Amino acid sequence: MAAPRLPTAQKSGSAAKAPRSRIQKRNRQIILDAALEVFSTHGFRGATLDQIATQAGLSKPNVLYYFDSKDAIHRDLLTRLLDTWLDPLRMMNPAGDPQAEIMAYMRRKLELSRDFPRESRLFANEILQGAPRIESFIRDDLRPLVDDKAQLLNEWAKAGRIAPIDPYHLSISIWALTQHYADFAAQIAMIRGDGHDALEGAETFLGALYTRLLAP
Amino acid sequence: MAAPRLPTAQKSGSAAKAPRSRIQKRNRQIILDAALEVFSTHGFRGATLDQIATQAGLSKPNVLYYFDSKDAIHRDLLTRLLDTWLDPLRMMNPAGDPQAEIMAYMRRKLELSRDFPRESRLFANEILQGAPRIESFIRDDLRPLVDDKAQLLNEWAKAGRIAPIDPYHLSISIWALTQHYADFAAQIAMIRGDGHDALEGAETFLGALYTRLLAP
DNA sequence: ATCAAGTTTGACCATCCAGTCAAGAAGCTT
DNA sequence: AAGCTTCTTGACTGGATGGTCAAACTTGAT
Repeated sequence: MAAPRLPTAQKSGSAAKAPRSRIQKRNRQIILDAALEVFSTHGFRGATLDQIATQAGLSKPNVLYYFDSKDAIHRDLLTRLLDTWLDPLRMMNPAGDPQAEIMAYMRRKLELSRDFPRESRLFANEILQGAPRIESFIRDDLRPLVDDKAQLLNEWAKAGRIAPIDPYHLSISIWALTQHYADFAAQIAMIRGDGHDALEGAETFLGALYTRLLAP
Repeated sequence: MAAPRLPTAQKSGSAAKAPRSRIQKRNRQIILDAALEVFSTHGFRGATLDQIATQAGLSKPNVLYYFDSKDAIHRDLLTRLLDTWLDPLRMMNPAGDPQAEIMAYMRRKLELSRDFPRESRLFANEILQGAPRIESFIRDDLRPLVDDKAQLLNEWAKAGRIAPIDPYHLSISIWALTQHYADFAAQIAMIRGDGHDALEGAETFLGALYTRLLAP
């Protein structure tokens, strides 16, 4: 029940109301939590303010007292999410050991899937819809970062420190595999039996997979 | 523009209206095509009959002349999809060469992502929502098939013909990687530059990945 | 050409939904 | 306790949405 929470990521530029009182802080958090639950399973259009209000244990007008609109709640959630989503890739260290760095990146992404599955599904929903709200994030933030790390991977490959593989597909494969455990958790749970955790054995498997793939 | 179409998959049990006239056949197909487009990007609740009607170039009442309800259209699409979705796994041949069979399975899944990306996103949307409409399919059809093939993979591993890996995670990895190219196409396109096809180089990469993973 | 069956649609309805508002309840400060 | 601010909500509105219906239009067989 006690889901971990993303850091608040107070963006200086955005017009976020700073929570003044204790009640403000508490209720805004409750609403974001409820909204995350609803948006991540039904998508933006499929979610209703009534659902969010009910989930939050508040009345609908009360929800709109804390946020200007349904859209504002959604934007807030996305803003917090996106920053966190880049961290694992940012942390990849050019000076480190190539294989260890890539494995650590994979492991950090898997941790995000484990700890923030709802955020992962929120992101997935957004991309499925054609990424209309986060296009600028992908072009302006994610892409340059990926390009940068792709260059790094190419250098590592050229130096013979990892196998010569397409760095973009390598990144994509890590996103695909780690996200899948969160986004398709419902399917995995039904197939592996309800007693099992979807992520059981995932790290071992992915460890073996990338060890074999990266070996020069 | 000429998107390939799934086989009609006339389920004997379901209460599907058999198209009588040429017009019936044509318009039902147009509607399904339009609905696939809309449902796959917005999800069930996010899609509207007006959107579907506009996309189909028909009036809303006319759409409802061919299908009983929004739900009926959605059910019809899912039914056609699910049957096709199992085929690649069904085709895995116990008598064949293990590595070749698994590679062929991966390649067939990748072809589905290439040829039916909208169907892939429809499926993804369904799972994201917790798979409420296809739970019985997963439990009664997919799961037994996966269990069966998992046993086969275990036998192959025990015989030393492939590396000893968890067969469930192997299957999950193939689903994750192939689906991702369809479901996250928007993101991939933005990162790889709009000139590139999302699937460019995917087969080569996945070929290398599974060759290295499976080698005994 | 005629007629019955199949097809199409404008007008309509009930419900849902995001968002408003004014008035009341609860906190906070003195 | 008074008085001010913050919080909460019942009642409401305008527009969207799934679905209906009867009347009109096509189509095809004779």
